[in-house]
Amino acid sequence: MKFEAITIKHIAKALKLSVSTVSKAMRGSHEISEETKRNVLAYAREHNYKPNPIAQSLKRGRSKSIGVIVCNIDNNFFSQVINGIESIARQKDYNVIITQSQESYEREIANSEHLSSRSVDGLIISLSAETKNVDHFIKLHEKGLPMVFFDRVTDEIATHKVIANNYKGAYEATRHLLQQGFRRIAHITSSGSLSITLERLEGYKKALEDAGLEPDPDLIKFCPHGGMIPEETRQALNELLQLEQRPDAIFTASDRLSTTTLSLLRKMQIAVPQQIALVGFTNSISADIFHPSLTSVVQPAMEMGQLTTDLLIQLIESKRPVTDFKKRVLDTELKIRDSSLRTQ
Amino acid sequence: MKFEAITIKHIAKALKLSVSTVSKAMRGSHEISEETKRNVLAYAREHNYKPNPIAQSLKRGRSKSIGVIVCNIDNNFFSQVINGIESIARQKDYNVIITQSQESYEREIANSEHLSSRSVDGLIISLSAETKNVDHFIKLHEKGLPMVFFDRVTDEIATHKVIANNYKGAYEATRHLLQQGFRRIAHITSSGSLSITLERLEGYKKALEDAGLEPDPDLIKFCPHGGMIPEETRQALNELLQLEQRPDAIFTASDRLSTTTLSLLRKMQIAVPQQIALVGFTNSISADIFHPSLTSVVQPAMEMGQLTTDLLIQLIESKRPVTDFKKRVLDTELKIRDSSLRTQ
DNA sequence: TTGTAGGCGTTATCAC
DNA sequence: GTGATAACGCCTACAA
Repeated sequence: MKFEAITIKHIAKALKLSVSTVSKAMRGSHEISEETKRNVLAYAREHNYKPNPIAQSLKRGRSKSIGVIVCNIDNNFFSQVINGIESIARQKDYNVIITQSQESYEREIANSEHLSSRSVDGLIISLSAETKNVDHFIKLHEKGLPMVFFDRVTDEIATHKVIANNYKGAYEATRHLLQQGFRRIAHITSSGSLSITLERLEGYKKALEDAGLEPDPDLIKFCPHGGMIPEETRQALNELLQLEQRPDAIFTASDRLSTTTLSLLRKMQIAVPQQIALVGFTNSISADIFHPSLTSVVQPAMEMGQLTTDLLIQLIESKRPVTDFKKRVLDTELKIRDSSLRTQ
Repeated sequence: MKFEAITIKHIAKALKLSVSTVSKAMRGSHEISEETKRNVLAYAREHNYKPNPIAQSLKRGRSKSIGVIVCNIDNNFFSQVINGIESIARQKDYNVIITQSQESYEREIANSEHLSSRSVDGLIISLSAETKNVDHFIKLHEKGLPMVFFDRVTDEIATHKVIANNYKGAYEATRHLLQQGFRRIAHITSSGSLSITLERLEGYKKALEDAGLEPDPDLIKFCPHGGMIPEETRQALNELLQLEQRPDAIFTASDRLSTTTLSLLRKMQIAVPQQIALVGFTNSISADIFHPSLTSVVQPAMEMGQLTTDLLIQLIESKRPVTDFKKRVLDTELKIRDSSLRTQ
C-alpha cells in the first residue's frame, strides 16, 4: 500500500513554474513576486501540500526528531516525564522516539545505537539500573551527538542534566519519619551505581546523623534492578524483617520499590504504619487511595521532562559549540499521608 | 552541532570502488565478487557504517515508522499497550512516534495531520472521548494510509480492529456485584460516543436484565471527557449520591474513572464496600494496594498493543490491497478483591 | 564483476 | 523575478 502525497513538483507543473520558484514562494522569499507567492500558496493550501519532512531531513542533515531512553514507561514518574518531553517537542516541531531499557545495560546500548543510527538529532537519557559504564554514550557524545540526562545521570559526560533534589527529598522524608518518633528506619533503594541512589542515600544518612543516629548498614538494601524484578524487592524486605531488631519504618527510593513494598507488606499482613511505617519516592497518581495512603516524595516530573527537552533543543539548535553546561536541580514535594503517621 | 556519519561514498573512495558496487556488496548481491564483498563488509564494520535511514526512506518512499494516537499515556492501560506496541515495532525495526490527544477532538485532528505529514507508514489509533466524527481518519484512510484501531474503535472505517471483550467484561463485573447481593448498581462511564462506552453499557444492562432488574437511567452517568476532568467525575458521583435511592454499588468503566471515583469516595468518607461497593475497569498495577483493594476488570493491554502492531505492519507490508479485515476481541479478566465484597 | 546515471523531494547557488 | 542545476545518501536499471 502506498500513500501518495503532493510534491513541489506537482505544484510547479500545475502552475507552470519551476520547482525552485515554488520552493522559494512557499518559504515567502523576497525575491518572488507577490502574485506568484499568492498563487503558489493558494494552490498549496487547496491541495493540502505539506513539504516532505524526509526530504527536508536529508537535505538539512537533521531529522527533527529526538530519542528518549528510559527504563520503563509503565510507571507514573516516567510517563509524566515523557508527557513533559512530548509537550515541548511538539511545540518545537520535533518528533519523539521513545525506547525502554527495562533496566538492562544491553538494551540500553542497543537502544542508543539504534537511535543514533536512526539519526535522531539528540538524546534524552535516564540511565538503566544495570549501567555501570557509559562508554557507549561517551562515544556518541564525542562524535557530537547532543544529549541531556535527567534523573539518573552520570558525571562522566559534560552536558546538561536535570534532576530532582534527591538529597533534600530523602532528607525531608527521613526527618519526617524521625519527627514521628521512628528510630529504626530502613532504606530500600535501587542499584548502587545510580546517581539517584547515592543522592537519596546521602540525604537519608544525613537526616539520621542530624538526629544523633548512626546509619546501620543492615538497614540499607539495594535492588540492582530497581524493582523491575519483584523477587529482588521481596528478598530485601524479608531480610529487613528477619533482623533481630526489626525496622519500625522504611523509606523506599523509587516508584516501583514503593508500590511493591507496600503490596508485599500487605500480603504479609504487616500493618502500615502500626507495625512498620512507610515513606516512598513516588509519582503515583493514586498514592492517596493506597492502603494506607502513602506518604510520598513527589518529583516535578512533567517539569523535568519539559526542562530537559528545552535544554536538548537548545543544544541541537545552537550554532556554536556549547561549553557552559548546567545541572538543574528541581525541588521535590513531601506529601504527608497516613503511611508514615505515628499511632499511639 | 553536527553529527557526521560515514556514508557509502566514503567507503567507495577509500576502497577505490564505485558507490553502487559498495551498495550492492553491502546487501550481499550475487553480482559482486566474494573478495570485494569481504573488503567492503570489513571496512564497513570497522568504521561502524550504518546506512542513513533517512536516505533510505526517501528512496523507498517508506519511513519505517508508525504513529500512535492515544488519549494519554500517563495511565496504566495505555502505557501497557504502548509497551506492547514498542516491543513488536522494535522487533520489526519500526520507530514508534507517540502522540496524545488528551481526549480532545482538536488535538486528535492535529496529531493525525502532523503524523501523516511526517510520513509515518501507518497509524495506530484509539479515539478521543470528544471525537464524534472520524472524517479526518477517513480522508487519510482513503488516501491509502494503513491504520489499525484499538480499544476505542469506529465502525466507519474498514480496517483491522483490536478490542477487549468489553461486553463480557462489563457483564461479568456487574454479575459479580449482583451475586454479592447488590441491587442498585450504578454505572459511571466515559463519553457516550465511544465504542467502549456502548459495549460496556450493554454488558452492564444485560447483566441487570438477566437478574430480573430494570436498568435505571438515573444510575447511569456519562463523563464526556472520560475522567480527564476530575470535576466531571465528581459531579457524576454527587448526582448518584443525592438520589433518593442511593446506589449500593458502582461499576466504573475506565482506569481513570475508577481511581478518581475511589479517591472521591474516600474523601467523602464513604466506606467501600460497606456503604458503596466498587468494581472498575482498570489496569492499574497498584489495584491490590488500594484502599480497599479494587476489584478490577483487567484488559490484556500488552497483548492488545502487540496484536495491533502486528496487524498494522502486515497492512503496511502487504503487497496487495487488503480487503479482509478482522476485529480481534480479547478476553478480559475479573480480579475480585475487597471493594466489591458484601459485608454482613 | 564493476561502474554510470538518474531519481526520491527539497533547497541553495548561481545564472538569466 | 524566475529558472536550471547540483547536492543530501541511497538504490537500481542499464551499460561497459
